[in-house]
Amino acid sequence: MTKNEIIDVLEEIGVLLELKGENPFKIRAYQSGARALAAIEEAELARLIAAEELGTLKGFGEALVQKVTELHQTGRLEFFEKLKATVAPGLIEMLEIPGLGPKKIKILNERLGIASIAALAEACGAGSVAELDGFGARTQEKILAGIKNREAYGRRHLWWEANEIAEPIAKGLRALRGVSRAEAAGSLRRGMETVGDLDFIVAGTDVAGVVAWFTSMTGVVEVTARGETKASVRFGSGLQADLRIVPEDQYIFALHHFTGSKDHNVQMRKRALARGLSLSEWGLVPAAGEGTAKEKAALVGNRVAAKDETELFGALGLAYVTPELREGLGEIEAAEINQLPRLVELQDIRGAFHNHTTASDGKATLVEMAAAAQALGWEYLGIADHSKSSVQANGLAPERLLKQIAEIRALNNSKQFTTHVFAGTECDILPDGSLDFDDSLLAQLDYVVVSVHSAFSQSESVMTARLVRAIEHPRTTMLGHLTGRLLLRREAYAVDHEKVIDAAIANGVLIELNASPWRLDMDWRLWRRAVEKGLRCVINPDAHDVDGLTHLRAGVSAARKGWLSPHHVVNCLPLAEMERFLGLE
DNA sequence: GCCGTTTTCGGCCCGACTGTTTTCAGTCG
Repeated sequence: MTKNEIIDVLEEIGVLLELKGENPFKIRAYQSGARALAAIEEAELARLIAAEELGTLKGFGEALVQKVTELHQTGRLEFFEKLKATVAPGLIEMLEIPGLGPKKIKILNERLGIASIAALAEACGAGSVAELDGFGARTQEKILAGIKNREAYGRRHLWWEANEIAEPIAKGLRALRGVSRAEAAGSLRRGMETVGDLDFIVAGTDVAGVVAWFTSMTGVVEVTARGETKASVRFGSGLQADLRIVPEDQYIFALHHFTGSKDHNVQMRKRALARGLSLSEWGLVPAAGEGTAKEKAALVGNRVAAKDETELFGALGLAYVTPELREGLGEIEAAEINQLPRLVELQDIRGAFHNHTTASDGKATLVEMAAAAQALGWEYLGIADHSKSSVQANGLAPERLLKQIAEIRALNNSKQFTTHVFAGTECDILPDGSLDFDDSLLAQLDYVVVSVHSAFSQSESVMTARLVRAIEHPRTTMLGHLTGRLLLRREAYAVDHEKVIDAAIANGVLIELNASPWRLDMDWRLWRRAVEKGLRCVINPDAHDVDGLTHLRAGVSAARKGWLSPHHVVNCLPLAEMERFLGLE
C-alpha cells in the first residue's frame, strides 16, 4: 500500500474512533501519525519499515509501527476492517452536519437508532430529537436546516467570486472606527482556485462595533455565530464568512495562522520548537515555562514582536514567504537559504493571446477589446476566435478568418491604438489530433492556439496522442486549456500531463495557463516541475468580453502558486521581443 | 495511543461560542 493510502486509513481510523467515543488522545495519536507520514517521502517510509526503524518517528509507538507496517506490506489491516464493520457508514456522513459531533451522533444512534441522514431528518420532523437530553427545539431546527443546506451550501466557491465578495468587506472593515488593520486570510489569501469560506482577521479596539457591522452587512442571510471577538455569517450564495478580532500586537500572528495552509503551519511550528519557541495564533513565545500559549503571549516582553509577516518569518531565520507559496511544498526550505523565486506579478504581463470577439462567441468587438487592452496598459493583444468546427461557439470559417486578419492589419495600420493587435486563432484540435484549418491559412496568422472542444470522453491514451499530434504541428504556437476542466462544474478529460508537457518542450510549444477563473488550466501544481524541465508558459485570460481581460489576475495568482518567475512566462516579454519570439520580424 | 519520567502512570492544546443548562458539555477551528 502506498504512503498516501496508509495516511487515508489512519485518518479514517481516527474518525471511526471518534464516533465510537474513544479516548480523544488515542484519536489524536492516529491523526498525528497520519501527519507524520505526510511529512516524509514515500521512499523514506519504505526504508524505515525495511530497517525496522519506524519507531524512531516521533509519535510512532508499538501500535502504530505494527499497523503501518502491516498496511505497507499486506495492503490490509485486520484492526481497521473490524473497526469499520462496527460503525454504520451513515454516521460518518452525519459528521458533515454543522453542530453534530461524535458525542451527539452517538446519542442519536443509541437512543433513537438513527444511522443515516435520511433517518435523522425524519426524526427531526417527528420532533423526537428535541426530546432527547442535551438536545432541544433549537438544536433540532439547526440539524434540519443543516441537512437542507448541505447540498446547496456544502460546496466550495470559485476564488474569483469569493474574492469579489471579500475585497469590499476587507475595505469596509478597515474603514471602521477603532480598526487599525484588516485582511482576508485563508485559502483566498493563498490564491487557491476554489475556497471553502472567507476568514477575516481584524486588529482593533471597538470590538462590539466591528461585530455589529460584520453581522449586518448587505447580503448576509444568516448569522451563524455572534460573540465578543468572533462572528460568522452566511451569504445567499451559501458562502460563509468568519470574523476574528484580535489586539493589534497579535494581529500578524493571527493573520499568519489563519492564512495557513495547515501543512505550512505545521512546518513553521516545528521550526519554532527547534529554536525553543512556540508559534501559535497568539504569538511567538518561549516554548518552556508555565502557562498556556495565550497567557504567555499576553506577557509584555515575553512575545517576539512582529509588525509584519516579514518580521515573523525573520524571527525564525526565514525570508518572507508570500501567501501563494504557503502550501508546505518546500517553501520553508527555500526561504531558509534565501532561494525563493522572484514570482511573476500582474504588472510584469505585457499582453495576452487567447481572447475572443463578436466574430465568434465573444461579447465585445475587435475595436472594443483593443480599447480595453490599451486601457489596461497592454503592449499587445492577441485575438484568437474559435475555428469552424466549434459550431456551438460560432467558429470562423476560412473566409471569415481571412476577413478578420485583414481587419486586424488595418486596425494596426490606423494607429488608432498604441496596443498592437496580433492575429491568431483558437484552432480546434479535431478528434484525430489534426487541426481545423489548412496549413496555408494558419501560415497567414501571427500565432496559433490549439485547443480541444469536442470528443471529451476519449480514453487517456487516445486523448494524449491527439494532443501530442497537435503540438507537433509546425504551425502550433501554444496549447490552450490542457485538460478542459471547469472548476466545480466539469471534470478534466483524461490526459497524461507528463507526455503532453514533454511533447511541448520537445517542439518548442508553449502551454497556456488559462486564467479564466473557471479553468485555471494547466493546474498550478504541475507548473513548477514542468518549467524545471524546460517548459515555457503563457498566461491567457480566454476573455469573451472586456471584463474578461481582468481575469489575467487569477492566472497570475495560479502562476505564483506554481513558483513561476517572469522569465518562465513569455507574455512578460515586451512587444519587440514578443514579435521576435513569434518569428514575425 | 504516545511519551517521559518525579521511570509503568498521568497528562496529552485550548479558547470561543451555542444551546441547554442553572454551571456546563459539545462543537468548532
